[in-house]
Amino acid sequence: MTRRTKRDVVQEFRKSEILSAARTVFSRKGFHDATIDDIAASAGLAKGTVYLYFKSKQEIYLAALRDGIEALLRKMRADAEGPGTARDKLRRLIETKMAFFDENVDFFQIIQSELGRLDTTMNECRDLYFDQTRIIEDVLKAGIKEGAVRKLNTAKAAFAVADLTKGIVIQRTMGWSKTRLKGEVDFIFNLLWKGIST
Amino acid sequence: MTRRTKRDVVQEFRKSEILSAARTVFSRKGFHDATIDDIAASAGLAKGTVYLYFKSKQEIYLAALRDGIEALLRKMRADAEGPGTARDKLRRLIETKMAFFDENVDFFQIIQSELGRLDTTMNECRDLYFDQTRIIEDVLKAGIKEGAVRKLNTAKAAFAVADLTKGIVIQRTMGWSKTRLKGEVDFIFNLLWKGIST
Amino acid sequence: MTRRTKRDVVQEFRKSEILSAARTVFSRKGFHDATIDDIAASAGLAKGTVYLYFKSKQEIYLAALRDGIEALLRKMRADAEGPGTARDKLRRLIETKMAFFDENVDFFQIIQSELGRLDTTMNECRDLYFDQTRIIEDVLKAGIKEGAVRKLNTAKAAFAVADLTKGIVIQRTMGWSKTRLKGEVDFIFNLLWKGIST
Amino acid sequence: MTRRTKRDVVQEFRKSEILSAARTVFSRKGFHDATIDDIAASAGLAKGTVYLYFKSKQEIYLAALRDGIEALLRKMRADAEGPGTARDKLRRLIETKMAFFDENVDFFQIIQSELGRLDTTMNECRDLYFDQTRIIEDVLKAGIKEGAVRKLNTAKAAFAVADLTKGIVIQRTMGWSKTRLKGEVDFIFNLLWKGIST
DNA sequence: AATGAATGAGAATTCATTCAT
DNA sequence: TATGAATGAATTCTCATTCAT
Repeated sequence: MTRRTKRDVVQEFRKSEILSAARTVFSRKGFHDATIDDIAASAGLAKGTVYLYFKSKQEIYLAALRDGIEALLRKMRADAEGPGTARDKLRRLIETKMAFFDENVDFFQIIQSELGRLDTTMNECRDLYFDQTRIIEDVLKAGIKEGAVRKLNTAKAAFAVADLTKGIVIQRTMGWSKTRLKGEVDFIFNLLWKGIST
Repeated sequence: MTRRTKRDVVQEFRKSEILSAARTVFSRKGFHDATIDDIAASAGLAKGTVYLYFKSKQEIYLAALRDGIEALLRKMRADAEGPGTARDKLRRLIETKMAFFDENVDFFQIIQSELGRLDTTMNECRDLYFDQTRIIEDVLKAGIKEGAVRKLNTAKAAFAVADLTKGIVIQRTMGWSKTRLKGEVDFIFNLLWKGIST
Repeated sequence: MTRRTKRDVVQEFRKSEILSAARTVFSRKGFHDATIDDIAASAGLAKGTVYLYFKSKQEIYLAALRDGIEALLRKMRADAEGPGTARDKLRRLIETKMAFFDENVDFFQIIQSELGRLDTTMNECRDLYFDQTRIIEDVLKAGIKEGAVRKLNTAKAAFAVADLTKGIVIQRTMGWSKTRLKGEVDFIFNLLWKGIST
Repeated sequence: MTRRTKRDVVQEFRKSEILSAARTVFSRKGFHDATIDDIAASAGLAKGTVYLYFKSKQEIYLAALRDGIEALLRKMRADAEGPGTARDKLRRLIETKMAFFDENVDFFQIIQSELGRLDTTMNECRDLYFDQTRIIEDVLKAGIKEGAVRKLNTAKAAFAVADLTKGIVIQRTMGWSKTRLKGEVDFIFNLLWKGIST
């Protein structure tokens, strides 16, 4: 078993500090307009220091993305594996995703602005993105077994769920919609459930 | 009435040629990685010439966006004002948008990658984006009057329609879904209509 | 036949201007301490302009080297193919080489300082270096046929000629020896000829 | 008489360890591409520790050079002061120098690549370099007294000896000549002796 | 003494923009 | 109008050196 030395802990801490700063800067300026200097300053460090923890701007970017996506996936998996009917789970998934982005607006902006240009280095992120729809799909399949969901193309339906949720997130992120989260979830879930239930 | 001189016509023509080239290049490389040289070469012009028609790279970019959005809006308005029930119109709107992006993949990529970071200069584009949902909303309102659509928050529902459509477009743009367009439209419209009809 | 347009001529001219400046700077500071800014300034250009003519610092460096070596080789070949006995030719080769470096001190410094680290990109330069000794060797072989030169390992002897000449060049380059060129040539040729003649 | 405290001894030892590591690294990468980290790692120390023993990278470099040159000079002086005729001594000097560099290839590479650019800080190294030719010159003068060497400019001749030897060393260092050391010495000494003997 | 984290000056390279032809 | 050579600001990344522990 590898014991984490004090140094490891500090390293880890610095890294997460930098990533946090990076997330803020990237979300505000996008990948290209964000400079390492921006990130360093935002983290209260000198430029060179950032390079002690990350090999390149790309690496910081990817790490920031990966971190966020993984955190979201963890939460969604917990929802899907939790108790309740498929209906309950579906609702919870939507809630979770929205709440997550409500609290991580900057992270969402990053995802949003770069999904369009997933070059090779970004592939792992795309995979993680797909994982998300797969979680939803599994819940839908369970719903069909339960008889609560009508027989439909679960893959397509899963995307629909993800897209609708994302749409709301965009509106909230952009500040176009300020209503309570619960109202949004109600509306969208209602629409969806009518659309997919038996 | 201002008569368009021959010069104006030529100007207009050159501009649209450059924009067309720009759209291709921007969609392939994104705003930052696209160089003026790329665009000029793609338009068969010298770098300096581009600056005779546009003040800056930004301006080209915005013009390219505006152009595309306006073309889409024109088509969607035509749909909304055409004949048929709200149901027919809604279906047609979805079809139109998907077909449009199917034929203008590059343009979609541009929108997609930059909508997340609408700084002040981009505001006019956001407005155009909103227009789109307003068109949908009007159709939904008509549907309610017809009694075909249940009473619901039409603004939110309009966004839902737009988001679902966009989701499909993304999948197609990324090459994740290769099926015939009609199948996609059927699926999504079906889901939606079940969700919003009385 | 490719006709050189005026543009080609200008291009060629600029390139040679930059190379000339580069040679001066490189010889004074060495590859690493020379900055592109130095070279540009020395050529009376802006930094960016240099990059219109050369892809990288490396490329400038290699071009400067190649240029010089080729010029020297051309002169030496002319000597070797000129009239006279092997003895005459050998003397002339030495004279030529020394005179060449007397006039191209900076170039010599470059060669001198980098022969030690011929990485892959430098290989062509090494080849050119070898060509030089081969020219000498051919003259020596002719000398043996004439009966003027004793039978010896011509390859090794050629290197000896080259090394002795280079040694003198170093002394002159460093300013350690200020005497007339002719005296140096006399001394060294005398020594050599005694060493290799029958 | 200053007594060397134990501390002094340790200091001296560490310094020489670092210099040894430095020599290896410098010869492999050259002055600029060698990093203090490289040297420290190669010496099994932390970067900061190196600075306890040397003020700067420059200083390490110079010390490494000086060390090597002094070692060579010591050996050559021993040769010159040893028994035998001038002829014997001259041969031995050549042998010694070649053997020394055969065993210290890395050190030779350093000298080779930097002698071309002796700026002020390097001056002391140049002096050491000159000492070498002076040793040879003294032997030549003795040879003249013995009547074995013809009357000639001993300074120039000494440089010739040094240059020829260096030439061979280069070829061996570069791996262009793999034959036994003795053969090389024979050839060059033979040539030289014919050139300078009465 | 020893460490290695932090610093920031410095260098290569790119490219939007200008301007003389 | 059209051109494309010239410019130089801006950016990423490296590494010698310092300094708190």
